[in-house]
Amino acid sequence: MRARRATINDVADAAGLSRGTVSRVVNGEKYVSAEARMAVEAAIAQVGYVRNTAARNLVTQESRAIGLIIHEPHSLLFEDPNIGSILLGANEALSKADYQLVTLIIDSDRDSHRVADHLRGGLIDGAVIVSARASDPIAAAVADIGLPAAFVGHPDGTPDLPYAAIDNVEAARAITSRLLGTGRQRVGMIASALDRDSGQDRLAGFRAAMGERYDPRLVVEYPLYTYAAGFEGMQKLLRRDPSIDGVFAASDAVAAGAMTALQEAGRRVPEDVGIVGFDDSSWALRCRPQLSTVRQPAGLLGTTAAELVLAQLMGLPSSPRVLETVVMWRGSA
Amino acid sequence: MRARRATINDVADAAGLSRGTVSRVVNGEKYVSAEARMAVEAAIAQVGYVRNTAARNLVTQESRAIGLIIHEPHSLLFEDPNIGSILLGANEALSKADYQLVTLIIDSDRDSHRVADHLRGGLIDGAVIVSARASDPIAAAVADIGLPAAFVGHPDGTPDLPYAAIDNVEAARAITSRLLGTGRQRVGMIASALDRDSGQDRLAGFRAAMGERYDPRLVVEYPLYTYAAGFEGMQKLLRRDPSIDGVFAASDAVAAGAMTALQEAGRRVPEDVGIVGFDDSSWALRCRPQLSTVRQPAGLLGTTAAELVLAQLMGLPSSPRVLETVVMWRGSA
DNA sequence: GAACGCTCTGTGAACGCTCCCAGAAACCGC
DNA sequence: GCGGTTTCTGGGAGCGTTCACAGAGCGTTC
Repeated sequence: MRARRATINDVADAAGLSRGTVSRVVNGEKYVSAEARMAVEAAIAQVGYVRNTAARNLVTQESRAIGLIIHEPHSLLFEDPNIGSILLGANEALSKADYQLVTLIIDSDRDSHRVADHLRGGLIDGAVIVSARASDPIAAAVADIGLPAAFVGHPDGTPDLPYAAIDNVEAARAITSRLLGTGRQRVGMIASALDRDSGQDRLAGFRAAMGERYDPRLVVEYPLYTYAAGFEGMQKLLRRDPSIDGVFAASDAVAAGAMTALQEAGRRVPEDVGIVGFDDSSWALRCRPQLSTVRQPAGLLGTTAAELVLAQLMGLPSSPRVLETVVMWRGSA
Repeated sequence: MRARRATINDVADAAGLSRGTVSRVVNGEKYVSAEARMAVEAAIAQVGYVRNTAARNLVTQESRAIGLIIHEPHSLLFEDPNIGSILLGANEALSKADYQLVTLIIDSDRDSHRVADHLRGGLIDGAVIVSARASDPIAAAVADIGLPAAFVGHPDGTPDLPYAAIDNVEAARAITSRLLGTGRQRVGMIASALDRDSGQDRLAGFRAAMGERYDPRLVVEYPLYTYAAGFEGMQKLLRRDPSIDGVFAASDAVAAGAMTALQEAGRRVPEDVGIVGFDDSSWALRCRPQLSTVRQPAGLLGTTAAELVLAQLMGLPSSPRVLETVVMWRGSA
C-alpha cells in the first residue's frame, strides 16, 4: 500500500547521529549543538520524516487533543449559530496552544457510548462540553473519568467543573426592562429549552423584570430554540390575548419566527407589538425591522472554555468566568 | 494525578490467562473458549480496563478516525446549513462502521499547516473534503500523502479522487426552465461562489436554460453564498433593469436576501417578480412566500462521501456518485 | 494406534517514540 | 593542573498493544 514512513531512526542514520539527538531537535529541547541541529534538520527534509503521533502518545501518555462535546438534536445543531461560533472560538485557542480540536457529536444513544469510549480510550486530554442538559450523563461520565473539562454554560445538577458563561438572568432582566421602558402594557414571553440553564435563567430574568405585572398566561414554552417555536408560540399568545403589545423571545431564531407570525396576523412591528430576542446572531440583522437583542460573545465563550481546560492541563487553578453581555437596541421595539 | 490505567496485563493476571487471550476477547476473535471469554469479561469489569488506543494504533498502523476537512471562511461556516447536514451525514456512516469523525477546520494559514501535519502524522486513516476551492492546496496535500479521501462536490483542477456530488448544471437548468415556464420575460441570476464547482455549474445551468434569452447584464456575481449577497445583488439588478420579473438565486440564503430587497423595493413576490433558490435548506420554509428551490440531499452527500472513503480503506474500488435532486415548487414563483 | 486436523492458549518480537542515565567534552575558577 | 560544573551525545528500557508462531489437547479417520 502506502510506502513505509520514515522513522526517527532513518533520520538518525541519515544525519550520522543518534535517536536521542534527533528527538531533542524535534522537540526543541536544550542541549543540542547548532551543528547537530542543522544536520538533523537537513536529514529530516531529506528522508521526509514526520513524527508518528501514536508512538509519541503511547509513551507520553497524552494526545494533545481536546474534545468538543456537542449534545444537541440534529435539527438544532446548525440552526443555532452560537454553536458554530463556540466551535471556532475554541478552535482558535487550542490551535494557538498547539492542541487539536476533535468534535464529538452525540445525536443518538449509540453515539453516546462511542463518545464515552473515546473519552476513556485516552484519545483526548480534556473536553469542552457544549449545550449539556441538566444532569447530562455524558457530563457525569467526564467527571467520573477525571478528565480535565469545562462547560460552556453551567447546567444545574452537573459536576463541579469550571465553566464559561454569561449571566442569563441579568441579561434577560435588562432587556425586558428596556422593553417595558417603551411603555408596553401587556408583555409576554416565548420561553424555550427549559431543560437547560440558559432557558431557565432567561425565564427567571423575565419574571424578575416583570415583577407584579408578571402574568403566567402570557408565557408559552417550547422545547427548542427554533424559528418554528417562535412562529407557533406567537400565534398562541395572540389567541390568548389579542391585546398583547410586547414579547421577549428566548432567542433570535424564536424572535424571527414570532415576527413572521405577527406580520402575517397584520400586526406592525414595532408600532403594534414590540419584540426583543437574545443572542445577537445573524438572525437579528436579517429581520425587518432588525431585532433588538442581547449580544452574547459566543466565540469568546468557546475560547474561554478552551482556556479553562488548557489551564487545568498545565496544573493551574481554573475558576468559572462570567462574560459580559450588551443590549443591542435596534428597530423591533 | 489520575490513577494509572489498567492494562491488558492487569486483566490477564486477574483472569489467570495470558495477554493473547485477553486481546482475542477484546477484539472479538474466534478461537476463544466460552469459559475463557467469561473470565476475561469479568476481569475487565473488575479492573476497569479500557484499551489504550495509542498503543493499538501504533502496532496496527491505523487510527480508525476519518477527518472531515472544512475549508470555509468564518462567516459562512454556519450560515450555510448544508455543512452541518454533511457533517451529521458523514458522522452517521462512520459511526456505523465504528470510525470516529474528526473535524478539521481551516480558517487561517496556521490552521492549514497544522491540519496538514495532522494528516501526515498518521492520526487519520482517510479524509472527507468539504467545500474545497478550485486547486485547493489542502486537497493537493491529501493526494500527495496518498491518503484515502473523497470530495463532497468535485472542484476542477483537483486530484483524481472519488466524489459524492449532485449535477448542479442540470438542476439549475431544470429550475430555471420551470421559472421561465411561468411566463417571465426578463430573468436574471444572482451568481455566487464562482471559485468552486457548485457556483460555476449553477451559472452554466442557468445559461443553458436561458438559451438566446441569456443577457449578461442580468447576471451579478458575489463571492459567497450569503444573505447579504442576495440583498445587494437584487438591489443591483433592480437598478440595472427595473422591468426584471424573474430571478434565480444561487442558494436559498441568497434568495432570502433577494426577497427582502424586493419587498423593501415594493415588489410583490411572486406577482411582480418570481424568485427561485437552490438547496432546500431551512431558509426555504422561512421565507414568505416560501421558496421554490432545488432540494439537494446534503446529509446523504456526507454519508456517501464517507462511504467512499471507507470503501477505499477496505480495498474496494470506489467511483464517483451523483445523487438525485428534486425541484420543490412552492409559492415564490 | 498413528496421522491428521481442528480448537484453544501462551509468548517473543515488534511498532516508533521519549525518558533517563552514563559518560565524553568543554569550560570555569583557583 | 585539578576538581567541579555545564553542555552535549548515545543507547538501554519501556510505553500497551497486536501479530505470528509454536505447541497442547482433543476428536476423527484410516
